[in-house]
Amino acid sequence: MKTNARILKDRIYEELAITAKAMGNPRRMEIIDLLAQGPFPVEAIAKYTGMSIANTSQHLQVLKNARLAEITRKGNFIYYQLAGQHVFSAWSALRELGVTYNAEAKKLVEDYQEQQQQQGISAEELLKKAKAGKVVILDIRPEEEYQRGHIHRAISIPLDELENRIRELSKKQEIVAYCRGTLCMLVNHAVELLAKKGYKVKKFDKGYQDWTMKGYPVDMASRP
Amino acid sequence: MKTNARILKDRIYEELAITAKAMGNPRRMEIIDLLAQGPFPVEAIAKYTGMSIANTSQHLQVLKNARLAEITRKGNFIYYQLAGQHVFSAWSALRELGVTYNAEAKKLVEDYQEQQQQQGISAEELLKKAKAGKVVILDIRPEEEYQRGHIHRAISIPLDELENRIRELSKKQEIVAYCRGTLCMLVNHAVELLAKKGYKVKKFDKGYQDWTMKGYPVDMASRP
DNA sequence: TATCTATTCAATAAATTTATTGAATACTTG
DNA sequence: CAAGTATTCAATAAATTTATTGAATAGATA
Repeated sequence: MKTNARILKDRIYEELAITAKAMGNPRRMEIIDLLAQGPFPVEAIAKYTGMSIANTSQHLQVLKNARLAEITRKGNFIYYQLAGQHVFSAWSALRELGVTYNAEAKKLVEDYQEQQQQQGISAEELLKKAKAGKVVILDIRPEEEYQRGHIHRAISIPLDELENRIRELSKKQEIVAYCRGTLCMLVNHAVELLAKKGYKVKKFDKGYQDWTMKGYPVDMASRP
Repeated sequence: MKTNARILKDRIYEELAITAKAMGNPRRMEIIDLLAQGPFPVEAIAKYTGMSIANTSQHLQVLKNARLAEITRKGNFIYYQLAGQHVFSAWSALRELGVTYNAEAKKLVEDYQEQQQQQGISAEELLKKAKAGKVVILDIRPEEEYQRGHIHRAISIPLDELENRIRELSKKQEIVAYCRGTLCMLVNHAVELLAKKGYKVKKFDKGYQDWTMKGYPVDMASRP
């Protein structure tokens, strides 16, 4: 026999668990990781994560129902994005926790970085190269994000267009690619693609977040 | 056919999801909520949450394996506690997220508070009453926590001993009970018990965390 | 050492979650 | 309005998670 208070408590914790439950799945973790870089349509998310469209859609429903993600339509596509800064910070906290306490996870992330064999570059190095004018800075976030603000003089080729627009880049010049921030698995994809095709490319893996935090020069939309 | 990078990624996200998954269950949410107030033995957790001992133990194993909780032995008992401050903050972020975005959860928490019909008191009010010496301040956290530091002049009766030691309190004096912090469901239990027995009791529901944050007077162990 | 007791383990059934398939929707664009 | 396409839904089987039961274990106490 349950007391009134117990029933109410059960329901409270059930509701609270919905949020955590929605994050507690490897596929959805990766989706959130991706969405932390900007809005993407279902198809792109499916391709990136290697899941079927239907499966991806179902996972996205879960995130949407838990109020972690929301949608905006654009032409024929539905773009998914994180519901707000709170989501990003909760997810960061969880991720941080995972990497801090879970030695296995930590090692795997390091292995991955190593396997990619990609040279990272610090914000300071990038700033120096940029000032010397010896580098093409490539913003691989969705166009819209780029419009809102980007590293000074960066050019925009969103990741999903990179393959088609790769000829806009020169193989002679050094390229530094960046995306939003954190551990940014996304920029690895861009760098991998470019390196394979013979471009001289490095990644600025700390991303736009770190850049703005340091107060380094950016170009912003006049009316934000 | 999966690429090497995909396999590695899958494993990374699987590891990262373990943490979130461990939190993504109503029962474990409540356990963490309780452990956020201090260390407790299995039996006490089972009683508080209304679960069987075996079931409680299994949930605790999950938390322990996910590195969210750790144990210390004491006599015949095994005390469970949160693994560190990181766990508390990740859990707070999740909880915050749940209450912020989930209207249903928000309403339920408010309902619960209301149903309890307990008068809350602010840190400022408590300070004023304490200065006037007209109140008994009751710390219901585990003894150890109390030893480490407590509100100035508070007395210690841990929740699990309250029923047996209730006679140490006077029905004539006003009592204000407190525990660690946040939404602190725990203090509600103490207040409920005392009110039922006819004591003049209120709760300081912001808890010790809020108190110290405001720099109000505390008594601390000389060698912390 | 033997006994006691708090906790864990193991087995199982019920419930939930996940991936897959193929069909159904809903929105755009012509 | 029709055709096209991105996304969602529905049904199902496989996998995982949960609660329950009763037995096993490990550490403390006598």
